[in-house]
Amino acid sequence: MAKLSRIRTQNTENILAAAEQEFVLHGFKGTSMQSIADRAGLPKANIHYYFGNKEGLYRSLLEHILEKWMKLLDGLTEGEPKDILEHYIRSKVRLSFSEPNASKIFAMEIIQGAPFLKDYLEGPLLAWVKEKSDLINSWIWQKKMPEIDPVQLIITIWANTQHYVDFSVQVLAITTQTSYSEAQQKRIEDFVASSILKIIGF
Amino acid sequence: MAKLSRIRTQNTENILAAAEQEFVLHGFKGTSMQSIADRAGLPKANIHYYFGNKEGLYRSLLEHILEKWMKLLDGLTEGEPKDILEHYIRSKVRLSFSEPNASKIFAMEIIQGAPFLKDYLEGPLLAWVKEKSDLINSWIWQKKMPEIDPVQLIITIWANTQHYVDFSVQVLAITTQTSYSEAQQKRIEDFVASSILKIIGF
DNA sequence: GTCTATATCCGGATAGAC
DNA sequence: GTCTATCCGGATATAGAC
Repeated sequence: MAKLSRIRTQNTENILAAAEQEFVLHGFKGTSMQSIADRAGLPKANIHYYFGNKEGLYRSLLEHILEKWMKLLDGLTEGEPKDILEHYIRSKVRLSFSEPNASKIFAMEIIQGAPFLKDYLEGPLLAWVKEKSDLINSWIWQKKMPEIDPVQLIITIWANTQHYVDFSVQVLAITTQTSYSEAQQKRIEDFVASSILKIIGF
Repeated sequence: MAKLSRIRTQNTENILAAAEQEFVLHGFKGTSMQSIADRAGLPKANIHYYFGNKEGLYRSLLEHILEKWMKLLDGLTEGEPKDILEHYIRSKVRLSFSEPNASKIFAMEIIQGAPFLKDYLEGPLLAWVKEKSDLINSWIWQKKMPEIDPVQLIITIWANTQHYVDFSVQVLAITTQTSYSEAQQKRIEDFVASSILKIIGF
């Protein structure tokens, strides 16, 4: 039982990894179960055995992605406003760079109208934004930071932290590069962090 | 002949409009010629008659979109740096709001690796970026504006001007709205423009 | 649990009548 | 130029042997 479930875990991980690659390249409808199976090195029927159908696989993948995202969203409460915000911004840039496919799949979902993630946006995400907005507003009242619309701030952080990864092909093209070096990633992280701190007025 | 070509123009316009809607919702592979035909109110065969095949239709649509984009890119040469940049930022926000589907299709193309637009990114767009970078650098040398990496600046402008439209579902969800009012669009335009001017240090 | 073979359907494309 | 009917490859999904 323990061994079987380890095989099961291993297989589902492999399938999810393969699915991530394919869904990024071709979108939900454009991706075939066969191509995922080929990439995972398994017969197509096995994927149906594990995930039922294509939608089930895709939903599992999205949940997998959201888990990583939400974990990051939690860890920002302690310390001075400036430090907390800067830490959040830098963490977000680093997470995007370490999980580019996850970031892109999420982005495509949203752009296409969030057919599978509407509930998430209007539920957990909205709740998180409200909570953090209250926190930021309390900092403003306490004169711990300049006045700014908290929701606008959050949107700005998301826009700037995700852009380099989601639109990497465009960014790399206009900087005549083929991939982001470690140094380049650090430079982007610094630029994004300092830009947003300037917007806030720190 | 004149009348026939008017019908032809009318039909191609209808088809492109219908295609834009469908490609936004389902991506290139996920969109069926049948769904486009249904939306345009024509038999499927007519679309093949006008555009040859699915790729031809999609490429025509992309060209259609790029034309609008490039026109905007041209008009920024006259005046003071601050005014020129602010005008560009505001125009870009407005264009995005007026052509949300075009913006989203372009975004999805890039996120998926620009399979159809690689040449555009590495050709005309790169050339434009180089030209504008030189211009911005000359302003900096002349002490007409603070020091900043011109390419980083351009990337920042694109990230912030497009985000509200491309990720509209997310933005609207966390602001508990269903669509952007005129007033809201103006407010976003102001916020984005002032944010970027702050980053530059004007 | 795993894989082969297959049923069923849908999409792109075209032939050919009008 | 327009539309109906059709071909055919490919996709999802499953039945059933192992």
